[in-house]
Amino acid sequence: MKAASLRARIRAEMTDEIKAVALRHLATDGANLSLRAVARDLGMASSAVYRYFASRDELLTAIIIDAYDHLGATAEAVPRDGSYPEQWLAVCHAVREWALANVHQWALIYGSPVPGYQAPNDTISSATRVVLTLARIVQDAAAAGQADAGEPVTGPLAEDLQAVASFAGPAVAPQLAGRTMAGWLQLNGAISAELFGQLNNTITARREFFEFQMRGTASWIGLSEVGLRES
Amino acid sequence: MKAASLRARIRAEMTDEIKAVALRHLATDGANLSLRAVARDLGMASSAVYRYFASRDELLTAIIIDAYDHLGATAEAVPRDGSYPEQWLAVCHAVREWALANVHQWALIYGSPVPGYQAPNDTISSATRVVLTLARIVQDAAAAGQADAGEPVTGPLAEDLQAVASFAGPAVAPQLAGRTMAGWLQLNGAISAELFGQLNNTITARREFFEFQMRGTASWIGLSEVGLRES
DNA sequence: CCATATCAAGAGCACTGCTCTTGACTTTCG
DNA sequence: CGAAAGTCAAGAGCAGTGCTCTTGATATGG
Repeated sequence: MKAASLRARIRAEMTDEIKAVALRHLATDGANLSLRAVARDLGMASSAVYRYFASRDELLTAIIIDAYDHLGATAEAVPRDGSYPEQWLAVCHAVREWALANVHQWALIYGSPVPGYQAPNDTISSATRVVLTLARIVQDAAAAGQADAGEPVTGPLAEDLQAVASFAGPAVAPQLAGRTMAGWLQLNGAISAELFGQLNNTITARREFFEFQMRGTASWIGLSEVGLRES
Repeated sequence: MKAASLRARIRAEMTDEIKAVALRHLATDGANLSLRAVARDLGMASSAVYRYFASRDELLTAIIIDAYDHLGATAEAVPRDGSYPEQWLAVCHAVREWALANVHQWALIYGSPVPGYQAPNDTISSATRVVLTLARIVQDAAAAGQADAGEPVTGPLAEDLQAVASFAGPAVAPQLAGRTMAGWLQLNGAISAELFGQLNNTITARREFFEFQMRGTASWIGLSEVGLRES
């Protein structure tokens, strides 16, 4: 057992090392990651890397899952102090700062999908951690009667939002789930726009503009400014 | 003159043909466009293509500019009927439908930037056509006293928004310019999210959800529901 | 008419992802 | 303990890529 786990441990270390070097390459060279280049950096033959990742896409998938989890953990670690809009803003800023610090990983998970890549099911649980963090705030606010998302929705969208609401929690009405989901997309869009150069030559006060947007989102969702004490 | 313009015309035709084939390849193979494959499809040597585009990036740049102009023209061609929120929604839907019909071109201009690519100045005039179309609606609404964007902004962001407002028109206050800009980013984010798979396994009524979002955006900008006659 | 500019084609370089084979090493089991 | 089986690293090799350079053909303009 010990011996077997030893080899497994070496393998795990090697896998992590490859991912680490790949991340470094990703940070400098951008999205076109070269498997041969990381192998060269590791001092081994390119064919040896294929024992750990069956293809370049598989390496990218591993990095993507790590990025989802890293970002998700960052969002979940935000302390929940102050009013609900303040909590919302705190998570938004945490997500933005993670994105600013990990531009290429953000581009990998939320930018244009890489051509041949198909997201395996392993990613979806990691991918939903941020939006679930946001949903938890809205759920608590709604349970406290401090989230008002306006008129109910009708039509075919109502069913979709009903399903989404069931994930968010019992206090979340479909229209509130819809606005929460849309709010997450607005957060996502605001960050992507900033990162992908949409604000160049236009907005210099990036953080202020981002907060300007997210305040609007929070008020649209209907989060009210009443404070909250923890315990 | 005739002879010279003949060769110039042939060159222009050849350039267009290369772009057309490249667009076809882009639609099928995705973002990793192969110059050699395009040359093969055209029945000529790959080196010959370099007489028309100095590099693959230059070909991509040409396609990007065309995409910006195509999308911009689509947005500008939307008839301006009905109330201001209706006009806003009409442009939003037109942009979305263009994006759905030209996924890869949308990804090229609004997705993660391609690694070595730097946007030349030629693109910025074409790139701003959509947001200027939106700004024109807001400007007209504001001039008619039918756009209320809430409290003025303060701090360093105010200067940025003042400059943005000067592009939008005299009736647009800085905070209104900010919300218009943010509204454009929300439109952009909503479309990118739909196209890039963020809505998979969640929202099936895509068009309805999009309209749900853009109605929220329009109301946040403060566009009022009063109708408008075009004389 | 002839010098000049433009063009298409091919060879070639360095790089990529990926496969296959070979040889060394480790684990497992009879 | 020793042989069989599994795991691993390395190298060669294939097909593809962007891009450069050279060569020869063609068209343009003085």
